[in-house]
Amino acid sequence: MKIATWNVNSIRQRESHVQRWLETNQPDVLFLQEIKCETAAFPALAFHALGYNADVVGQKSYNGVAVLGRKPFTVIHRGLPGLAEDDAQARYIEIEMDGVTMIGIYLPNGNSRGEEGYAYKLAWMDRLADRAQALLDADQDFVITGDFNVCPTDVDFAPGALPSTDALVRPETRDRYRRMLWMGLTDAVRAVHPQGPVYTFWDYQAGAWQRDSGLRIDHALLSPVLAERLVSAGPDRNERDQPQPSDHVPVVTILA
DNA sequence: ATGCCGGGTCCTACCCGA
Repeated sequence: MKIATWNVNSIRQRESHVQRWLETNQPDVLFLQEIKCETAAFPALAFHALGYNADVVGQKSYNGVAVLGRKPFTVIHRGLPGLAEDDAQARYIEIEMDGVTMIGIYLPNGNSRGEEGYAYKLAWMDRLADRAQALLDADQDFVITGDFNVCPTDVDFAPGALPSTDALVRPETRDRYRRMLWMGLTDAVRAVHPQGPVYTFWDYQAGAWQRDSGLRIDHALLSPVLAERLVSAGPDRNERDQPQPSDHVPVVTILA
Protein backbone atom coordinates (compact mmCIF):
# COMPACT_ATOMS: atom_id res chain seq x y z
CA MET A 1 0.00 0.00 0.00
CA LYS A 2 1.55 3.24 -1.20
CA ILE A 3 0.14 6.41 0.41
CA ALA A 4 1.41 9.81 -0.70
CA THR A 5 0.85 13.42 0.28
CA TRP A 6 1.74 16.59 -1.62
CA ASN A 7 1.17 20.27 -0.98
CA VAL A 8 1.00 21.41 -4.61
CA ASN A 9 0.55 25.18 -4.04
CA SER A 10 -2.32 25.50 -6.57
CA ILE A 11 -3.58 22.45 -8.50
CA ARG A 12 -4.26 24.63 -11.53
CA GLN A 13 -0.55 25.50 -11.68
CA ARG A 14 0.55 21.94 -10.92
CA GLU A 15 -1.95 19.75 -12.79
CA SER A 16 0.62 18.40 -15.26
CA HIS A 17 3.13 17.81 -12.45
CA VAL A 18 0.61 15.68 -10.57
CA GLN A 19 -0.36 13.75 -13.71
CA ARG A 20 3.27 12.93 -14.50
CA TRP A 21 3.97 12.02 -10.89
CA LEU A 22 0.97 9.67 -10.72
CA GLU A 23 2.02 7.92 -13.93
CA THR A 24 5.57 7.47 -12.68
CA ASN A 25 4.84 6.53 -9.08
CA GLN A 26 1.44 4.81 -9.18
CA PRO A 27 0.44 5.45 -5.54
CA ASP A 28 -2.71 3.82 -4.23
CA VAL A 29 -3.68 7.12 -2.65
CA LEU A 30 -2.46 10.69 -3.09
CA PHE A 31 -3.59 13.44 -0.73
CA LEU A 32 -3.25 16.99 -2.04
CA GLN A 33 -3.08 20.24 -0.08
CA GLU A 34 -3.32 23.91 -1.03
CA ILE A 35 -5.25 23.18 -4.20
CA LYS A 36 -6.40 26.84 -3.99
CA CYS A 37 -9.60 26.36 -5.97
CA GLU A 38 -13.25 25.69 -5.46
CA THR A 39 -14.42 22.08 -5.73
CA ALA A 40 -15.96 22.56 -9.19
CA ALA A 41 -12.67 23.88 -10.59
CA PHE A 42 -10.66 20.79 -9.55
CA PRO A 43 -9.42 18.93 -12.67
CA ALA A 44 -10.92 15.59 -11.62
CA LEU A 45 -11.33 14.31 -15.18
CA ALA A 46 -7.61 14.58 -15.91
CA PHE A 47 -6.88 12.28 -12.98
CA HIS A 48 -9.82 10.00 -13.72
CA ALA A 49 -8.21 9.35 -17.12
CA LEU A 50 -5.22 7.93 -15.22
CA GLY A 51 -7.41 5.59 -13.20
CA TYR A 52 -7.89 7.73 -10.10
CA ASN A 53 -11.14 8.75 -8.45
CA ALA A 54 -11.12 12.12 -6.72
CA ASP A 55 -12.87 13.68 -3.78
CA VAL A 56 -12.36 17.38 -3.15
CA VAL A 57 -12.85 19.86 -0.33
CA GLY A 58 -12.36 23.11 -2.19
CA GLN A 59 -12.23 26.76 -1.19
CA LYS A 60 -11.79 29.94 -3.20
CA SER A 61 -8.22 31.33 -3.25
CA TYR A 62 -6.81 29.63 -0.19
CA ASN A 63 -6.32 26.20 1.37
CA GLY A 64 -8.26 23.32 -0.20
CA VAL A 65 -7.55 19.58 0.04
CA ALA A 66 -8.32 16.58 -2.13
CA VAL A 67 -7.71 12.85 -2.36
CA LEU A 68 -7.03 10.70 -5.40
CA GLY A 69 -7.44 6.94 -5.09
CA ARG A 70 -7.16 4.11 -7.58
CA LYS A 71 -9.24 1.73 -5.45
CA PRO A 72 -12.79 2.40 -4.28
CA PHE A 73 -13.00 4.48 -1.12
CA THR A 74 -15.65 5.98 1.12
CA VAL A 75 -15.51 9.58 2.32
CA ILE A 76 -16.04 9.70 6.09
CA HIS A 77 -15.51 13.43 6.83
CA ARG A 78 -14.89 16.55 4.73
CA GLY A 79 -13.94 18.67 7.74
CA LEU A 80 -12.18 18.12 11.05
CA PRO A 81 -14.70 16.81 13.60
CA GLY A 82 -15.13 19.06 16.61
CA LEU A 83 -14.33 22.38 14.96
CA ALA A 84 -16.91 25.16 15.07
CA GLU A 85 -19.88 24.66 12.77
CA ASP A 86 -19.09 27.89 10.94
CA ASP A 87 -15.46 26.95 10.25
CA ALA A 88 -15.11 27.40 6.49
CA GLN A 89 -11.43 26.56 5.99
CA ALA A 90 -10.93 23.57 3.68
CA ARG A 91 -8.18 21.65 5.47
CA TYR A 92 -9.32 18.09 6.21
CA ILE A 93 -10.53 15.03 4.35
CA GLU A 94 -11.00 11.55 5.81
CA ILE A 95 -11.64 8.40 3.82
CA GLU A 96 -11.75 4.66 4.38
CA MET A 97 -10.10 2.29 1.93
CA ASP A 98 -9.56 -1.46 2.42
CA GLY A 99 -10.58 -1.09 6.05
CA VAL A 100 -7.96 1.59 6.76
CA THR A 101 -8.90 5.15 7.71
CA MET A 102 -6.81 7.69 5.81
CA ILE A 103 -6.79 11.35 6.74
CA GLY A 104 -5.30 14.15 4.65
CA ILE A 105 -4.65 17.46 6.41
CA TYR A 106 -3.48 20.99 5.72
CA LEU A 107 -2.81 22.17 9.25
CA PRO A 108 -2.98 25.96 9.77
CA ASN A 109 0.35 27.74 9.48
CA GLY A 110 -0.34 29.94 12.50
CA ASN A 111 1.91 32.87 11.58
CA SER A 112 -0.77 35.18 10.19
CA ARG A 113 -3.48 37.10 12.08
CA GLY A 114 -1.37 37.43 15.20
CA GLU A 115 -2.12 35.46 18.35
CA GLU A 116 -5.66 34.81 17.15
CA GLY A 117 -4.26 33.01 14.11
CA TYR A 118 -1.90 31.03 16.32
CA ALA A 119 -4.71 30.11 18.71
CA TYR A 120 -6.63 28.72 15.71
CA LYS A 121 -3.66 26.51 14.86
CA LEU A 122 -3.44 25.16 18.41
CA ALA A 123 -7.20 24.53 18.60
CA TRP A 124 -7.00 22.72 15.27
CA MET A 125 -4.21 20.50 16.63
CA ASP A 126 -6.27 19.77 19.75
CA ARG A 127 -9.23 18.66 17.64
CA LEU A 128 -6.92 16.53 15.47
CA ALA A 129 -5.57 14.79 18.57
CA ASP A 130 -9.17 14.21 19.70
CA ARG A 131 -9.95 12.56 16.37
CA ALA A 132 -6.84 10.38 16.62
CA GLN A 133 -7.78 9.34 20.16
CA ALA A 134 -11.29 8.40 19.05
CA LEU A 135 -9.87 6.19 16.30
CA LEU A 136 -7.42 4.59 18.75
CA ASP A 137 -10.27 3.95 21.19
CA ALA A 138 -12.21 2.26 18.37
CA ASP A 139 -9.20 0.08 17.43
CA GLN A 140 -9.39 1.51 13.92
CA ASP A 141 -6.20 1.40 11.81
CA PHE A 142 -5.39 4.85 10.47
CA VAL A 143 -2.85 7.17 8.92
CA ILE A 144 -2.84 10.96 9.21
CA THR A 145 -0.74 12.50 6.45
CA GLY A 146 -0.30 15.92 4.94
CA ASP A 147 1.18 19.36 5.55
CA PHE A 148 1.33 19.63 9.35
CA ASN A 149 3.17 22.98 9.40
CA VAL A 150 5.19 21.60 12.32
CA CYS A 151 8.97 21.16 12.54
CA PRO A 152 8.96 18.58 15.35
CA THR A 153 12.57 19.13 16.47
CA ASP A 154 15.53 21.42 15.74
CA VAL A 155 16.88 18.80 13.31
CA ASP A 156 13.79 19.42 11.18
CA PHE A 157 14.77 22.85 9.88
CA ALA A 158 17.99 24.12 8.36
CA PRO A 159 20.09 26.45 10.51
CA GLY A 160 18.72 29.97 10.14
CA ALA A 161 15.70 28.89 8.11
CA LEU A 162 13.23 29.93 10.85
CA PRO A 163 13.29 32.21 13.90
CA SER A 164 12.58 30.54 17.25
CA THR A 165 9.31 32.51 17.46
CA ASP A 166 7.90 30.96 14.27
CA ALA A 167 4.59 29.14 14.66
CA LEU A 168 6.14 26.02 13.06
CA VAL A 169 8.57 25.59 15.96
CA ARG A 170 6.96 27.31 18.95
CA PRO A 171 6.88 25.10 22.06
CA GLU A 172 3.08 24.94 22.15
CA THR A 173 3.08 23.66 18.55
CA ARG A 174 5.66 21.00 19.29
CA ASP A 175 3.89 19.99 22.51
CA ARG A 176 0.78 19.15 20.54
CA TYR A 177 2.66 17.20 17.89
CA ARG A 178 4.58 15.29 20.56
CA ARG A 179 1.32 14.55 22.35
CA MET A 180 0.15 12.60 19.30
CA LEU A 181 3.38 10.59 19.37
CA TRP A 182 2.82 9.87 23.08
CA MET A 183 -0.66 8.63 22.22
CA GLY A 184 1.13 5.86 20.35
CA LEU A 185 1.36 7.21 16.81
CA THR A 186 4.52 6.71 14.74
CA ASP A 187 6.15 9.48 12.71
CA ALA A 188 6.77 7.33 9.63
CA VAL A 189 9.53 9.41 8.04
CA ARG A 190 11.44 9.70 11.32
CA ALA A 191 11.02 5.99 12.02
CA VAL A 192 12.70 5.18 8.69
CA HIS A 193 15.30 7.98 8.97
CA PRO A 194 16.08 8.21 12.71
CA GLN A 195 18.76 10.88 12.38
CA GLY A 196 19.57 13.97 10.34
CA PRO A 197 17.58 16.31 8.12
CA VAL A 198 14.83 14.90 5.88
CA TYR A 199 13.37 18.07 4.41
CA THR A 200 10.07 18.18 2.54
CA PHE A 201 9.84 21.97 1.83
CA TRP A 202 12.22 24.60 0.49
CA ASP A 203 11.22 28.26 0.20
CA TYR A 204 11.12 29.79 -3.28
CA GLN A 205 13.27 32.67 -2.04
CA ALA A 206 16.97 33.25 -1.42
CA GLY A 207 18.08 30.07 -3.20
CA ALA A 208 16.73 27.90 -0.39
CA TRP A 209 16.64 24.77 -2.58
CA GLN A 210 20.12 25.32 -3.98
CA ARG A 211 21.44 25.77 -0.42
CA ASP A 212 19.34 22.85 0.87
CA SER A 213 17.86 25.24 3.42
CA GLY A 214 14.67 23.28 3.98
CA LEU A 215 12.06 22.25 6.52
CA ARG A 216 10.50 18.91 7.46
CA ILE A 217 6.83 19.79 7.82
CA ASP A 218 5.00 17.17 5.72
CA HIS A 219 4.43 14.05 7.77
CA ALA A 220 2.65 10.70 8.05
CA LEU A 221 1.50 9.49 11.49
CA LEU A 222 0.63 5.81 11.74
CA SER A 223 -1.57 4.03 14.24
CA PRO A 224 0.20 1.21 16.13
CA VAL A 225 -0.85 -1.73 13.97
CA LEU A 226 -0.10 0.14 10.73
CA ALA A 227 3.32 1.12 12.10
CA GLU A 228 4.22 -2.56 12.20
CA ARG A 229 3.60 -2.67 8.45
CA LEU A 230 5.88 0.30 7.70
CA VAL A 231 8.31 -0.46 4.86
CA SER A 232 9.55 2.98 3.83
CA ALA A 233 8.69 6.66 4.10
CA GLY A 234 10.33 9.75 2.71
CA PRO A 235 10.25 12.76 0.39
CA ASP A 236 10.65 12.64 -3.39
CA ARG A 237 13.28 15.37 -3.68
CA ASN A 238 13.47 15.03 -7.49
CA GLU A 239 10.20 16.91 -7.75
CA ARG A 240 11.74 20.13 -6.36
CA ASP A 241 14.06 20.26 -9.41
CA GLN A 242 11.22 20.19 -11.95
CA PRO A 243 10.23 23.37 -13.85
CA GLN A 244 7.75 25.56 -11.91
CA PRO A 245 7.75 23.24 -8.89
CA SER A 246 5.67 23.47 -5.75
CA ASP A 247 7.71 24.56 -2.74
CA HIS A 248 6.80 21.18 -1.16
CA VAL A 249 7.70 17.75 -2.55
CA PRO A 250 5.62 14.56 -2.32
CA VAL A 251 6.10 12.41 0.78
CA VAL A 252 5.51 8.71 0.17
CA THR A 253 4.73 6.08 2.81
CA ILE A 254 4.75 2.40 1.88
CA LEU A 255 3.04 -0.21 4.07
CA ALA A 256 3.38 -3.96 3.61
C1' DA B 1 15.64 38.97 7.89
C1' DT B 2 11.56 37.55 6.31
C1' DG B 3 8.43 38.70 1.83
C1' DC B 4 14.10 38.45 -2.08
C1' DC B 5 9.40 34.05 -4.88
C1' DG B 6 5.17 32.62 -6.36
C1' DG B 7 0.42 31.55 -5.59
C1' DG B 8 -4.29 33.99 -5.22
C1' DT B 9 -7.78 38.02 -6.56
C1' DC B 10 -12.24 43.13 -6.73
C1' DC B 11 -6.72 43.33 -12.61
C1' DT B 12 -3.34 45.53 -9.85
C1' DA B 13 -1.83 46.50 -5.46
C1' DC B 14 -2.18 43.72 -1.90
C1' DC B 15 -2.99 39.31 0.93
C1' DC B 16 -0.90 34.91 2.09
C1' DG B 17 2.48 31.26 2.62
C1' DA B 18 6.54 28.88 6.18
